[in-house]
Amino acid sequence: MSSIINTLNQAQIDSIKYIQGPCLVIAGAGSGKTRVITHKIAYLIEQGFSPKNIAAITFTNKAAKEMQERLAGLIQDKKVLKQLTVCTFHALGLKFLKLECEHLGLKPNFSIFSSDDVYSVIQDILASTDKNIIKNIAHYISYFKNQLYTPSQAISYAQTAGDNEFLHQAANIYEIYQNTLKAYQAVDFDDLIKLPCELLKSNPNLQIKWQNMLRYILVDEYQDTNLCQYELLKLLAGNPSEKVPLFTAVGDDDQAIYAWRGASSDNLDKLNADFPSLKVIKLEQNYRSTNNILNAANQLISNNTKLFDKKLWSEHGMGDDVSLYAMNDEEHEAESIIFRISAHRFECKTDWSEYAVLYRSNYQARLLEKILRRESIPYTLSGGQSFFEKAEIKDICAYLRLIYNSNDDPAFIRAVNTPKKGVGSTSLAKLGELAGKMKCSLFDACFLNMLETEINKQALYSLREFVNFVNEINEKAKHEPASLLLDEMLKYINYEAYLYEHYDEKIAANKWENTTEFINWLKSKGSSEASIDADGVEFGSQDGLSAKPKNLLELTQMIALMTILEGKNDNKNHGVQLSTLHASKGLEFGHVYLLGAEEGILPFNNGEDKSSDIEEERRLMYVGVTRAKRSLHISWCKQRRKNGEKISIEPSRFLQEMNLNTNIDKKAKVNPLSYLEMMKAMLN
DNA sequence: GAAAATAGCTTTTTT
DNA sequence: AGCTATTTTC
Repeated sequence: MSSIINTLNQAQIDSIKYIQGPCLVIAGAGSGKTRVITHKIAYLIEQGFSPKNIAAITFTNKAAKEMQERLAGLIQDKKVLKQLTVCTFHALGLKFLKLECEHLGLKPNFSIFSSDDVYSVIQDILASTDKNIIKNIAHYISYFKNQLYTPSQAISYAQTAGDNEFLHQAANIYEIYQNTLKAYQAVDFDDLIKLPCELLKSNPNLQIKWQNMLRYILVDEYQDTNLCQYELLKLLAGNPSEKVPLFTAVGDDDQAIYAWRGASSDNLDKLNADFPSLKVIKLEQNYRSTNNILNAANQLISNNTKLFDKKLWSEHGMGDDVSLYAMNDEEHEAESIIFRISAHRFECKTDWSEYAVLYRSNYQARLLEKILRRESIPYTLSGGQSFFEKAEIKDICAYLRLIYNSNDDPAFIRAVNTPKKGVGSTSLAKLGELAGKMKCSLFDACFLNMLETEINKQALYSLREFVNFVNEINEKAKHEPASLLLDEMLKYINYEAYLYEHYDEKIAANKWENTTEFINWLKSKGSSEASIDADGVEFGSQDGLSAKPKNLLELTQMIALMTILEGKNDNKNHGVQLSTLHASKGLEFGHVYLLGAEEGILPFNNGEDKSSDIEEERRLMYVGVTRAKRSLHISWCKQRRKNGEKISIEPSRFLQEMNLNTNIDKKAKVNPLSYLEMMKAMLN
């Protein structure tokens, strides 16, 4: 350990060695925050903490995975690694609920509803199809849960909060929504945090049990926590055998860019108030960028009101000036950026993957993609649709969910409709009516005798065959290996034929490929007890806190929390990286091209709609600027096409704030089009 | 009058 | 790229 400590700076060492009480590490961009967390875990173990009692909590699966990999490089003992809890907030909540669900009247086989399921539940409750209304109401219900409001608290909150129609409607259906989820034996993502919170608060014995289990907690990206997550941290971190709660929160208020989805960097401030003995340590040495880049970043962010003052610096010298380009329009901008990347790469013999183009909104990638394709330049588009959002994957998941939990009505509806089984909307409506009357699930309603007089013979026969099949697989899942069942299931639903029937051959082939990939992945996860992956170690403590999913049924629940299929990341680092500013957080690139630095885009402003939070927009720009290691190129367009006509655009106010050496109106020195031709000639 | 083609428009995204 | 509103076409 001491040799490891030698490679760290003083602030990092202080952060690691302070284990006597609550600790807040303000970790600037590129200051080695993951390093601090992983080394601190190693240090805690060295100091006698049992790895079983240490939990590191992240926000994304990706961050959790990275943390696990970094820990595996630091701690050789595989046994120790396995005992650690390294997971997302939601995965921790799921583990908690799986173990303690009996206290909540929830069966262990509860379903986890995705935002789509939530959407359809609200749609049913409102009996409305207005997308805008449903989305707003879903948002407010999520807000209530993050605030830990009961339905009656939500109603009184709505009354004091003025005349927001969506808010009132959301408060009014909140209780119905909760009851609906309960009837489905389902929880939504917010419940994974909120329910453990409520249970711990109301059950002191349980709280002591969990506090003893999680004696030291480390939270990554702490500025992204919402109220509910902070409450959970407080409930778990209080340690009955210690005088003070033991935890380390690592975060950066300057990189808080998720306020719009409930994160509150006020939680940094709250730590100070709630824990008077809080030790605050700032990490200001940056290991990523040159000082020209850091100065621009420091200047920019100094315009925000701040909780913690900090100034990034590095030992990497001044480096190149940050360059600023005023472009004629978006085409000029995109062409110019691609040209400059091509030229730079040609000159410096670098790899395409050293370059990143960052933008505020997804649609801005479209033009870039068009040009990159035209020039046959490899690129990777980050973000986009996740694997689990694809319709074909959701179809398969619907079957799995229904097999797992027959009360899961949204899964029932999806499964019974894809592929169509001769049960039309009229029959389904009758079935739903009956289920409502009898207060049972759609699945159970299929067995009712009354159904026979309600719907036609063919539909009844199909329904009964369908539910019998589901029951059969559920029964078999207890003994038979997952791989056999998955094949049987696919064969029964005849999914491949369905795809080719409903889509163009090319699209169908692609969808089927995704399906088989998913099924194979399930097989590999479900059958063997493979605890060691090709590329990483699975973590989890022996006490069941992080039990490894073994059969098909257990696997089903975990799927809901997963995002991108691991192993699909092979090509992730190939080619020019195109990314939104949000998705770029946590990453770094040799050369960064930040486009669309214009009023209305960055900071974003949607005309008459409530104008965005300028400070958050500034932080977003700050995140983009601090991604760059060697060079940073910012551009803006004087004109942009909107509603078919060109409008004049003002440069972003952030450009002045950065106090760059370059004039904002500086013209691009070259005609990018002719140079592109030249490059092509050179490369051929 | 209904289907098909086309034009226009996107905030940010995780669990 | 994907969704919607509008226009075109038969």
